[in-house]
Amino acid sequence: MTGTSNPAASLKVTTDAWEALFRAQVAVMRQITAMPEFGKLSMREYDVLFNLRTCPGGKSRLVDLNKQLLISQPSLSRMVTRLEDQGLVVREPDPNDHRAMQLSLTEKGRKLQQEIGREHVKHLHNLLGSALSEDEFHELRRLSTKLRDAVQ
Amino acid sequence: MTGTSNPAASLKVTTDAWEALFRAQVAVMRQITAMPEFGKLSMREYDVLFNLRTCPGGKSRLVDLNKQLLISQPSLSRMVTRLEDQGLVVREPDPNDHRAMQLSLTEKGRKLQQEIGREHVKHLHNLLGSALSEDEFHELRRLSTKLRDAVQ
DNA sequence: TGTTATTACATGCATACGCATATAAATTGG
DNA sequence: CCAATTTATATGCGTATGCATGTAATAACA
Repeated sequence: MTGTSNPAASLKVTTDAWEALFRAQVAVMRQITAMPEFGKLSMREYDVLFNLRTCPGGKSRLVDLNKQLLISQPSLSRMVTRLEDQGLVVREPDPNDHRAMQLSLTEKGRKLQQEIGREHVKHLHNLLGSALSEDEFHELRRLSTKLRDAVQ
Repeated sequence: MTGTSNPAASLKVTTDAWEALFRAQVAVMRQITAMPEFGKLSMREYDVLFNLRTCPGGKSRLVDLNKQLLISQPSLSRMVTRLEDQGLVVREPDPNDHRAMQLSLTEKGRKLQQEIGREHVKHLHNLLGSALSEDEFHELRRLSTKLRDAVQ
């Protein structure tokens, strides 16, 4: 009891859990980065296509997309330019807000996302499928989601 | 049952859990990156100092350190050069293997790591402490560690 | 409604990054 | 014990990144 807020968990338990989650993410991500489906497109670029496919209406403003990613807004802006040059994404002015740009996948972008995605989940399943039991995966998902919701 | 390996969990359960863990990591990392303790040193650079403090004997070869990180070996090599220039890290030839370099913290590096670390855990605790119960943090740690061990 | 502040996106610039490769030392195999 | 292979680190080079800032449009508010 120090007089600050009243968190449920001790400092050590909190930070140890975060440390473990972070290290697990690094370990898995190292394997993922080396997978063959990320030869054409980097993981970060794929993540943009993935987010555009799964966002409501298949359209997203640059700022909103940026909230899902770790890269800066200027970096995302330029990445979108590169994805546009490859014919995977289109920028359209937002009719409701003339400052904003609506991003969406082209048909080619959808195809590529689907193609990479199919390989990706297959390889992920090979890599992780037997690491935890089905119940443990459910619990990991629940806890991760709860953690995410708490910080946003 | 397809004839491939015999993973415990279904494809969807596995990938949904990974997706949730990854998104949680992104959300937390976005907050962390904005914290004031990472004004002098980037999160990636701090992670190098942190790893050098916690590794056995306080010394690590570049390749071994690299395994804990997401950046490439050449990037780490140059980052170490920059940290050396700042007087935070030293490179010493490994007496047992003349190809290798032993990395360790200088006194200044230790001090800075400690200083940033103290702020960092405090802010992390503020951010995450009330997100989960103590038991949930323990379980998140256990599952993350199990996942990590399975892929390494 | 006119002024100020805020928001969304783009661009200049310095730098960090990854890939391919070079160098040098250790290991392996005949 | 020598040649071929592998391992550890460093460097050249093109590119992606972040920070600071610019431009334009919306929002706030007096």
